[in-house]
Amino acid sequence: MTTSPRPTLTSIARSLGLSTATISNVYNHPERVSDGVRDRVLQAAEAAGYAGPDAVARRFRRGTSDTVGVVFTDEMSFALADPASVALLAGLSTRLQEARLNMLLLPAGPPLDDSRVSNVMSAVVDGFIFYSVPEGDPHLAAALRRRLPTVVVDEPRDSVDADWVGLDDGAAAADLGEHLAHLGHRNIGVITSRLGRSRYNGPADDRRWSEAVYSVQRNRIAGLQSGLADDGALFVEERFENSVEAGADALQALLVRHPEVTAVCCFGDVLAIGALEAARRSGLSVPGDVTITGFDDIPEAARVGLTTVQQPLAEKGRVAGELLLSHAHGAAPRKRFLPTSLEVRATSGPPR
Amino acid sequence: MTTSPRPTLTSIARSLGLSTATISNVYNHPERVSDGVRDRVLQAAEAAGYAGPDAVARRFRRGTSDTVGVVFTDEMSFALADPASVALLAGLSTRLQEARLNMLLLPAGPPLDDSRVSNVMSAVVDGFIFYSVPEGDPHLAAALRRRLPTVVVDEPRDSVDADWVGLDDGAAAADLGEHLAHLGHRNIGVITSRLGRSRYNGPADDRRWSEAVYSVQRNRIAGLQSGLADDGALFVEERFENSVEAGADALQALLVRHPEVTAVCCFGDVLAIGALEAARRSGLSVPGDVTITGFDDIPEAARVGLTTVQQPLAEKGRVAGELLLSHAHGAAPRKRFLPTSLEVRATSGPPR
DNA sequence: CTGAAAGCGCTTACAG
DNA sequence: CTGAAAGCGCTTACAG
Repeated sequence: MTTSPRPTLTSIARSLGLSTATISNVYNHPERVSDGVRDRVLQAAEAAGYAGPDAVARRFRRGTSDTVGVVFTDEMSFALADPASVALLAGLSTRLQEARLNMLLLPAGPPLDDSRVSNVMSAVVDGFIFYSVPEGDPHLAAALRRRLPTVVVDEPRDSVDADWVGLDDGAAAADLGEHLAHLGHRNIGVITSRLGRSRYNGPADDRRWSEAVYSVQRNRIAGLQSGLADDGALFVEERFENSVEAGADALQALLVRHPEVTAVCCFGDVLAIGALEAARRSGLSVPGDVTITGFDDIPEAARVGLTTVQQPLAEKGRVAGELLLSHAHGAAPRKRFLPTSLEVRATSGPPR
Repeated sequence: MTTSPRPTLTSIARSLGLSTATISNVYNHPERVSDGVRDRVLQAAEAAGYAGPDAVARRFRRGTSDTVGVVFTDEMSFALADPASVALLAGLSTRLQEARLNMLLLPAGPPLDDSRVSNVMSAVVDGFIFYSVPEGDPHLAAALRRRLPTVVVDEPRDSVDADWVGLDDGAAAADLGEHLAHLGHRNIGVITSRLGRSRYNGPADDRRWSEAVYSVQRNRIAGLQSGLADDGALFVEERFENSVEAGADALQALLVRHPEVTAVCCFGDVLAIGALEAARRSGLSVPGDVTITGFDDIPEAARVGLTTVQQPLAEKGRVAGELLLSHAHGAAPRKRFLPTSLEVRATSGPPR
C-alpha cells in the first residue's frame, strides 16, 4: 500500500526517536518495556505496515533456524505418492512438532544440474533427515560436509558415517521366503522398484545388480533367497517408479516371461496393490492362481487383505526425529533396527 | 573434529591472505577467479572443514529465501493421513520444484500457546500457501500482516483478501444430491469432519452450525439440500477427525439414530472408506442396504468402486503454486474455481 | 526502563 | 583477476 521503502526495525525506531534495542524488546521481551512505549511502538508498527522483526535477519542474528531439512530421492511428488513414505513423514513431523521444529522438504532432485550446488548446501536448516537415498548420493555427501546433525532412514546404512534407522531387511525378507516355501512355492517372482540410478524397466539381470545402489533391495533379495528352500528360484522384475501402475505392469510382464511363477513378492505395498489389480483384470484368482505379497503394511493393505511385511512406519519417523534431536557431535554413529513382522492375510496360499 | 571455532568465509580469507570477496567468488562466481586461487581456496576450505558460505547469512544478505511456507490446520500428521491433502501437496511441490523453491511445512498448531507468536511470523519464507484453515484463523491473519504473497486453498474463500483456489462446493454437492434424489433417496445421512474449532463428535445440531467456521462444509450441506427434492431430509453426523476410523464410527452412529436413512454422503473419501468398512462389518450390503458416497476421488476410491465427487487434487496444488508465483503486489485477489465431476460407481444405487 | 554500539557471515558494486 | 569497504536487519550484553 505505502510506496515508502519496506519498514524495518530501524526505521520504526528512528520514526519514534527510540533505539533499535527498545523496538526489539517490544517484540522479544515485552516485559522489559514500559506499557506506554510498547503501545506507541505497536501502533507505529501497525501504521507503517511493520509485521515484526524480519525472519531471516533474526535467524541470522540468532544463528539457528529451528528447521530440519528432509531429503528424498528425486521428485517429492513420487515420495508423496507412496503412503509408506507419507506415514514416515507423519511420524517424523509428530516428533519435530514436539520440539517446535519445522520441516523443510528438499527434493534431492535429478542428478545435480550445476556440478557443485545442491539444495542441501544452501538450505537454512539445523539438521537433515535423508530418506532412502542411493549409495554415494552427492546430496548426502554435501550434508555431511556441512557437519550438521544428519540421520539416514533406510538407506544407505553402512557406507555412511551418520545415525541411521531402518529395518533388518534381510531377516524380514527371509521370513517371507520361509512362509512361501512352507506353502510350497518354488518359483518366485519379485517386483522391485529401481535398483540403480538409471531409468530402467525390465528383468533385473546381472548387469542391473552390479550397478545396484539401493542396498535395501539387495538385502531383501538376499533374504528371500536364504528363506526359500535350496531349490527356490527368484525372477526379478524391476520398475523405475514405485507406483500402482508400475506394479500392475510388472506383474503382467513377469507372468508372461515366467509362467512357472506361482508367487510374487512386491517390495512395497503400492506395487502389490497394482499387481493385485493386474491379476484381477487378467482373471487370475489370488491366491489360487498366484500368491501376491507386499512390504510396508500401509493401511490399504489390511483393507484388501494383502499378505505383507509390516514395518512400523510412523515409528520409524519418530525415531529418526529422536536420533536427530539427541545427536551428539562427534559421537559414534548409532544404528537403530526396528522390528518387522509378517502379516499373513488373504493373498497368500499354496500353489495349485 | 577440530576444536577451533567454526570456519567462516572470513576466517578462510584471513588464513590465505585473500579478501572475503575472492572467497565468496570462488563459491558464487568461480569463473571470475583464477584456477590457482580457486584450488588453493577449495583446498584450505576442505582442510578447515568449511562447507561453503553459511546458508543463513547468505539468505540474509540476498534478502530472499527461495522457500514457500505451507500451513495446515492443526497437526501435520492429520493432513498427511489424508491422501487428498497429500495429492494437493504433491501437485504443489511439482510446480514449486520447477521454480526451484523449497517447501517449508508449518503446522498451524493448536490455538496459539503464547498469545502473539505464530510459527508463521518467524518462518523464513517468501510466501505462504494456506490449506483449508478456519475462518478467522490467526495464523492466516499473521501471514497477511507480513505482506508476503499468500494463496488460500479451499477455505476460507470470501472473507480473506488473498488469492484463492478451490471448488464450487455448493454446485458439486448439488449434483450429488440430484443423483441421490433421482435414485429415489429421501432420507440422507451426511458424515462430515469438523465444523467448528472445538472437539466434538456427534450429530450436528443448530448450535454446531451456528459456530461453524469451515465454509466448505457449510456450502456442501447447502448444495446437497438444494440438489435433493423438496421432501429430502438431511441428518448430519460430525466427527472431529477426518479418518477411516471416524468414518466407520460415524456410520454406525448415524444408522442407529436414523434407521430411515438409505444413503450416506461422506465429505471425504477417507471417511467414506471407513463407512464402507463399517457397513461391511455390520453385514449391510452396499448399495443394497445403504448407498455410500465420498468426496475427492483419491486413488483408492476407484479401486473400491466408490461413487464420489471427483476434484482435481494435484491440479489444485499446481494452481496454488502458479497463483503464488504470479502474485502481483497490490493486485485484486484472484479466485480460481476448479471443475468437479460426479463419478458414479458401485456404491450408489436405488434404495430397497 | 532505555540507549549506544558491536557484530552475526556474507555479497556486491566499485576501484584498481 | 583481486581487494577494501559498505551494509543487509537484527539482538545482545553492557552501561546508564
